[in-house]
Amino acid sequence: MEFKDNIPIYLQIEQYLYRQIVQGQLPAGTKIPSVRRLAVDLTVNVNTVQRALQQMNANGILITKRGEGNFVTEDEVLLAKTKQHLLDMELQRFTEQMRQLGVKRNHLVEILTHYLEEHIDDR
Amino acid sequence: MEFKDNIPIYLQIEQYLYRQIVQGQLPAGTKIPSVRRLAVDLTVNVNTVQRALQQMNANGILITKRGEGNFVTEDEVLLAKTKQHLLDMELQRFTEQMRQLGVKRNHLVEILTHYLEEHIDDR
Amino acid sequence: MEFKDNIPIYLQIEQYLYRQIVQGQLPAGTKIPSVRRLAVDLTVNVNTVQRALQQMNANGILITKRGEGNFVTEDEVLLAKTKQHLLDMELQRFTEQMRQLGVKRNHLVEILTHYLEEHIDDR
Amino acid sequence: MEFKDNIPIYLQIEQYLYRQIVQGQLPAGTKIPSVRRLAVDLTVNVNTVQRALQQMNANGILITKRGEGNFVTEDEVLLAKTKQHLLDMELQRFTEQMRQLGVKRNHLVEILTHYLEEHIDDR
DNA sequence: GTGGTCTAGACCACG
DNA sequence: GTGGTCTAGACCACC
Repeated sequence: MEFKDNIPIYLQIEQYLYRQIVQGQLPAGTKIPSVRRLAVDLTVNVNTVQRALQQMNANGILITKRGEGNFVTEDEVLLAKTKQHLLDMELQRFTEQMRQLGVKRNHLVEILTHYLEEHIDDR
Repeated sequence: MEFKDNIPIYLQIEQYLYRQIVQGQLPAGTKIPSVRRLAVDLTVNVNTVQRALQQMNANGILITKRGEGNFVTEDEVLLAKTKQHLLDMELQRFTEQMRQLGVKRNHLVEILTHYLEEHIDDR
Repeated sequence: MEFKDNIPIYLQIEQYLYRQIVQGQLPAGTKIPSVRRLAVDLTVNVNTVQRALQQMNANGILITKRGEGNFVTEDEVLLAKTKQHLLDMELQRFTEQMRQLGVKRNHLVEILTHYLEEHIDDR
Repeated sequence: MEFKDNIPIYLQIEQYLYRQIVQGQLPAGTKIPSVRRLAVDLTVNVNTVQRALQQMNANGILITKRGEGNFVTEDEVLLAKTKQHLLDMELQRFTEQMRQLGVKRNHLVEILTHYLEEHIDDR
């Protein structure tokens, strides 16, 4: 995994884990790798991983069991809400940015379609 | 104008001016307000404004004339390119984020349409 | 280190570091002194050093690792290119200036040789 | 005539006139165009031209005759000295820069020759 | 008046 | 401890 330079690494890790969970690669109830394991895998400092997990813990998306590790919450409702929230954030940001760039609402879909056609090979 | 806390102010100013130019509120060749004027209007330090302009100057979108001020480039091609680039950046970001959230490409338009309908009142 | 008065200090620092890197005194991958350290050594303000490094960072010749420091890129190709570019810049400037002073191309080498002989003691 | 952005215009004008004189396009004793004329031709401010001439005047290379205009000095010795000085400045700068870039003295001619061959078409 | 540079000092984010 | 940002205030160069 590679990190962009202008965004804090811990945020990128957090985001990365969110994606994994939301997509189901880390299903509800799963134990996620240990902090040290993640730190090694991602070649970052342990503190950095800690900080990422800490915040997800506060949000309730991760449950820490002392001596056992971190687990994805089994609260399916929360998971669904989280996913929806992430989607909405992106949609809101996107529409807002496009608006600021002078794109009319009724052109949005058109532009998106056009873009998708042009980049049809991108995964 | 208000600034978000997690993004450097100078970047937000830069973005703000880019928007203004791309939308045509600052047409090609226009003199933009002096650094000191902008600093007062935006209630930030002169240096912070400088830094924003400096980058745009390096990109050629602004032309600095010594002792006169900063002017929007008259290179219409560059302006068009810049606009397209800004649009593409957002589109790329959007589609990439949605992909990471597990949204299939052929669902993208559908989701966007749905979102727009739900938030029909937003300007 | 002393600075000339008519050239911005940050540019002179940049140039100084470029020289160091190109000559191999700061080999690829090396950690360069911290901004604060450099500021003290060169008896200039921290911001001034920052500004110099910032540009080199943008050019890819320096890599900034958050909380760790600045490192010379390990991209040997880029380093070679940079060196060649610096050389070419000087050669171009030199030949152009001599041309403007009315020196014919086929006299250039002759004049240079003559100059070198006259100043044979200069290091 | 076009001006580089990072060098004061008045210096570029001064340099330009020096070149003209040294190359003989403005021979000893010639009246140079009036300040206003130059300002129009070069599309710069009158003050800027003044400043350039003023310095050349102080150096004795230009003679101001009140009510008549500015003339190139007729002091051929001074002219020759000036030319030599300009040449030496460039040679010194060039050799010094190359030295800082790690080029050995005995490689200088070789590199220059090589460069000239590569750019054989440049005027 | 315009932009450009520099300083001193502060606070924050990161690892 | 590292780099990044921001401020307030100063001085300079240019037109």
